[in-house]
Amino acid sequence: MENLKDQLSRLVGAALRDATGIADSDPNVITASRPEFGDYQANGVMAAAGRSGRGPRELAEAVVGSLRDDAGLIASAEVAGPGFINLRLNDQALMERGNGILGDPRMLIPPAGKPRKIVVDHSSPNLAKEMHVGHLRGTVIGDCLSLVLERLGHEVIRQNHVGDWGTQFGMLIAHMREIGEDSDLLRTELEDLESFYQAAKKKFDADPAFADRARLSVVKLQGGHPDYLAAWRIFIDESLRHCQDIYARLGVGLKLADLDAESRYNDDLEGIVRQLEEQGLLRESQGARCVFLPRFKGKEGEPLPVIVQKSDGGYLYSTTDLAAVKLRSHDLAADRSLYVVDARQSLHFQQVFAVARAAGMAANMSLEHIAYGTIMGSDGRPYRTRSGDAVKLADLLDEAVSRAFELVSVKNPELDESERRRIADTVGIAAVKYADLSKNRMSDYVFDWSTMLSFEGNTAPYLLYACTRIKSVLRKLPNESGAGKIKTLVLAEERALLLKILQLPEVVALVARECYPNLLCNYLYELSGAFMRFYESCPILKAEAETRDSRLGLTLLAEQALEQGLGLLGIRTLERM
RNA sequence: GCGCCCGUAGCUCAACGGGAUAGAGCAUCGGCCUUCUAAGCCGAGGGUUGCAGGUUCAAGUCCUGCCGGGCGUACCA
Repeated sequence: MENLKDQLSRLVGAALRDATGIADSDPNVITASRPEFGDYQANGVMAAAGRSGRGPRELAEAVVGSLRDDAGLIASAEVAGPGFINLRLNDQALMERGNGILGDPRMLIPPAGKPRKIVVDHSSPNLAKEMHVGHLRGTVIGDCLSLVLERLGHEVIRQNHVGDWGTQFGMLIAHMREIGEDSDLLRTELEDLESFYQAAKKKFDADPAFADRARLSVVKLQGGHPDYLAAWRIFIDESLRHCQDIYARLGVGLKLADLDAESRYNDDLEGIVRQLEEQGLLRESQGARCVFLPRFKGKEGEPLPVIVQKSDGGYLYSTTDLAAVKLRSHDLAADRSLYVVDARQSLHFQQVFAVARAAGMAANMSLEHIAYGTIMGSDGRPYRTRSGDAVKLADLLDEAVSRAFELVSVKNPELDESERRRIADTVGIAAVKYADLSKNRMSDYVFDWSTMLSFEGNTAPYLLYACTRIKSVLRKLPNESGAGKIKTLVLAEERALLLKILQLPEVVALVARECYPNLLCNYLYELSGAFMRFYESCPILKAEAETRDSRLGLTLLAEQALEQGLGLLGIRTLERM
């Protein structure tokens, strides 16, 4: 089913074309900026007036006059201000739409027209170290986008492009070999990847002989020496266990099967360079093999290369990323490839995408860098703890869950401990995810424990609380009364809630297109607010039978919208909290 | 130097590719629990959207120039 905004755009658009004769005039329908203007407003008349040489108000009147609305969706269309058309929807049509969805909740978010195959590259931690708060954004944004695209019927291929092949693994392997690869000591040491890395780094910086062994280890590893590969494997497996543990706690859908490790491309890199050479794109400069593209300029305006092979013969992440582009385009046959990666890598991706296009590596695939801003400390610098290390993601989650546990224990002491633990787990994790997802992904944001772990206002607990209120009502429902159809919208809060619910598919479509999860968060917060106001002002169970059944229908629909919407954020709902 | 991103209430953030009177939360102040969970609801105060121009019916949003911040800018990822 067409969503409300699309349907209105189509209707007003047709009328606008009739009135102006201009084929591509955009009605520019948006949700009303103020409730007194109605439900939606069409802003496109004023722009069209300029193009057709007519007065905007007069044209708006003409558009309203030629509006054909056979389905009876529009209750009123009024010209206002300089040439806005304010649209109010018909209550009956809204209720019919709502009742239709009650019969088939999947229709709340209908599938997109054309299913596509879409790669979503996200999370991509460096396996040399433990995941820290900086990895949260890419992980949860990518997860949300994957869920949204899947929900719309697209085939999503998640790719976790973990860093498992860089020079730092030489250092780690050298350190492992000194501890003893089979020793129990190593096993315990590896339990804290972060301190293991720090220890190796310390030796690397302090001991030149160790540094040499580390460098040699990289060469051995990448050359395929079995002992070094075995040591590497032990470390990688341990690190991956840690990542999967974090994903499981976060409720993020990334699986081991989604791994797209850098090491996977080791054998393809030579071929990538050869291909570029055969295509005449390669040039040697200062001993390195590079692709020069005119749009990229360096410090003094001199040409800036994309280096694909270092002067020592080694390959770089550009080369790996090109190999990945090729795989995604040719082998996976994706239509769209999204890279959910830190904005600081914009230039890198511009370069990789440009080289890939020049080399015809992604002929039928769009390449999109879904950039996100940096997490900053209160000092305005990228986030670090006092000791200079980033906060571990695991520690943030622990803290969130423990604060949630304290709170639920105060709010609901009568629940037994295991249930409070379960609630705390959901609430704490959801709060952290939502704190990140609800911000515009492009802006840098200041990491702050109290914002991150806030449980009031525009937070996940607010949304979850709305759900528990719904579920509590439904639990108390007498057996004989079933889910009623929505029959009346007497109070403004009822109508506002229904309209808000029916707007979910518009938002989901927008998120799929623009890749901004915060739009979905904003919407769900407004939806929850609409439900809270409905709940506070409209008695449900205590209402007289017909009203009660109608409000129950509305409540069920709200439950669906909240549950499905939260599901797209990767947040599970709760029965009570 | 050049490039990208950003500057909105005391703080943290919104504002649906230019729309009408810039909205929330936190914090502050005041009201609402013998009625479906008060992690809630209602209300108050708080703004020259960094500054200055420009474009047009309309600018937080687009253009230009400043000021301030972050990041990037040839062999790390």
